[in-house]
Amino acid sequence: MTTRERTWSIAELAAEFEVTHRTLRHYEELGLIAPERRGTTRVFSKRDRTRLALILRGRRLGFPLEEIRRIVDMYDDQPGRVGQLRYLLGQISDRRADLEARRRDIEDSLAELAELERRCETDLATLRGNRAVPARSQDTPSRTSV
Amino acid sequence: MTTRERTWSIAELAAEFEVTHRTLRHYEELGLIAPERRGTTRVFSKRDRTRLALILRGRRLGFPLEEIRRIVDMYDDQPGRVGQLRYLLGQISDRRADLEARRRDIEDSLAELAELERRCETDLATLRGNRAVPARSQDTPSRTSV
DNA sequence: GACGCACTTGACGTCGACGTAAACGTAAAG
DNA sequence: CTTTACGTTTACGTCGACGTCAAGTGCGTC
Repeated sequence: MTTRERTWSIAELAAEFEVTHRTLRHYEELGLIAPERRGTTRVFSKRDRTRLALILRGRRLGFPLEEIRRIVDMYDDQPGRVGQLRYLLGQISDRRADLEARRRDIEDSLAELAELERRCETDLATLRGNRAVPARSQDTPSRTSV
Repeated sequence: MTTRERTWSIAELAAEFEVTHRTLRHYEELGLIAPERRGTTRVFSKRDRTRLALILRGRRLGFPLEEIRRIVDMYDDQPGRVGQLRYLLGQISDRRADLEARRRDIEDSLAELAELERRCETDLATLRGNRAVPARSQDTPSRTSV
C-alpha cells in the first residue's frame, strides 16, 4: 500500500504562508493552484505547497498573477516534443533576462544606498566634532537609490 | 548671470521615459515630483528628471508609489540634526534589508531557471538521439523558479 | 480671427488583487 | 440538540495606479 502523503487544510496553509483563505481561493480561481476536494473541502498536497511557495516568491518580486501562472506552469509542462522544449528554452531565456534586469536595478539601488550612508556617516562625524555640516547641493540628489 | 539650466516639457519627459502625461501628473498629485510652472504649464528641471528615474526604478522593482515617495524624499531631506541623521541611517538599513531579500529571491529564481534549462537541454539531446524521453515526476516540480 | 497644437484641470472608468459580508453545509463538543 | 469551529459559494466593495474622455486655455500661424 502506497505511503499516505501528507496533506494540508486551507487554514494550515494560510497560517504557514501568512496569507488569507481568500487569497488561496483567489489563486485557485485563477488556476494558480488546484487543490483536490474531499467532498467540498479543499485538500492541499505537497505539490500545492510547492507551487504556493513559488507563487509567493513571484508576488514578492512584483509579478502579476497571470504571468506567475504561466511561469509556474512552465515547470509542470511535460516536455513532450522538441518544439515544446525549444519553446520552453525560449521562455527560460526571456525570464532570465527579466530577472537579471531586476537584479541590476537592485544592485544599483544598493550601491547608491551605500553611498548615501557613507555621506551620512561623515556628516554625523562632522556634527560630533561640533563643526558645521557642509550644505550639500539640493537640486541634484547627487546619486540616489530606490 | 547664472547659467540657464535645461528644462523639459511634459511631452519631452514622457517620451524620454516612455510614460504617459497622465502618469507624470499622477506622480505630481502624489507629491513624487514637483515641477515648476510657467504660467499653468509644467516645467521639469534636471532634478525632476533625476527623481523620475528613481521613481521608475522603484516601480520596476514593484514598490508602491507611497513608499517610493518616502524613499526618494530621503535623499532630499537636509540632514539637519543628529537625530535626523540617525533616523536616515535607520531607514537606509531597512531599505537595504528589503533589497537584499529581493536579491536573494532573484538569485534563487535564476538558479532554478538554470537547473530547469539544464534538464531541458538533456531532454532535447535525448530526443535528438531518438531515445525515449524519461518521464519525470509530475507531482513535485523538483525545484522550480519564479 | 479661426485653426491647430500643446498644455491644463476635473472627473469618471478600469483592472488587478484581493477584502468583506451574507448565507449556508458539516461535524465534533458540550 | 444547539453551539462552536471550520469550511464553502456568491457577490459586491476597495485600493492603487493609472486610462480615458470632456472641456477649456494660451500661443504661434495662416
